[in-house]
Amino acid sequence: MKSSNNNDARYFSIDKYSCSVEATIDVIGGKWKSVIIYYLLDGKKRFNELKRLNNGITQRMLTLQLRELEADGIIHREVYREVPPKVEYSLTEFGQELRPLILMLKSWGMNNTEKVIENRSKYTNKLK
Amino acid sequence: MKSSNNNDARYFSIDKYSCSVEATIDVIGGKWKSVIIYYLLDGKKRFNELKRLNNGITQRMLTLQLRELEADGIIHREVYREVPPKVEYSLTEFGQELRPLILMLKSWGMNNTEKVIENRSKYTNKLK
DNA sequence: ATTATTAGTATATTTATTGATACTATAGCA
DNA sequence: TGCTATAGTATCAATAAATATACTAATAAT
Repeated sequence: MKSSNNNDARYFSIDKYSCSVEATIDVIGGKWKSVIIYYLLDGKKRFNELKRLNNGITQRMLTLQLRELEADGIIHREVYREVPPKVEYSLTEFGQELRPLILMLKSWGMNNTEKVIENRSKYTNKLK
Repeated sequence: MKSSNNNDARYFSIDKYSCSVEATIDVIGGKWKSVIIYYLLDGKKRFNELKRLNNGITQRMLTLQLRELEADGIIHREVYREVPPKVEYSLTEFGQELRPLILMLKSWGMNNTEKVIENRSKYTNKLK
């Protein structure tokens, strides 16, 4: 889940995992990646389209996250040599294999967020 | 995915999500949570047991993550008033609902980590 | 001539996460 | 008497993630 631009560090770190759950989290974890992948499930998107969809993400963060996903082979970056620039991002075949996982993240969230909010507020009150 | 000890902040932040994928990530994301939940899938565990299983986690981090999972209603904390102290952590019924998701994280990692490592090293070489 | 647009990069700064180390209480054991 | 074990807490330092802001090039529209 590093957002460094030192790809060597990422490369050497992934195989030190003791549990493969960690490896998956390294690929889709962090604040933005799984949401970016979610929006790419229904087809290619341009940079600013993704920026609008991921409410509040900065250009810098979006660029960093997209580069990491690209490095991992999850997304493809297609550059059109036009002015103004046009770059399209899409899931690779490998990235498509994340579909069931991302959809499960989505549906768990839809079904259980209310309950989590409720639990958190109870816990907070108990502490008082 | 905050690890602050300001529970109000967590409470107020979760419902600002534009996509429910974000909400799920907030519950199971971060470096340790999903792995902790994974180890709890096969039954209750004591604090130091979890510490040994989560290779390299510090006591402080383990405590913080467990408290957040408890606040969200994912795990139950059972304190035995003994000396030396004994505390057992287990999944709640609500936490059990994460089982399919965690198992999918596990299997995706098992099936695809090799490929990710390969992709990362190719990408790194391409940059040179 | 000015302004808007796109997909970024560069730089600096703030905030969050993670880690290292030392410390606690009390019972049991040698 | 001193050592071990457990489940932490407290404090401080280091690292990583996230944000804010300004900047770029080239064209097309106003």
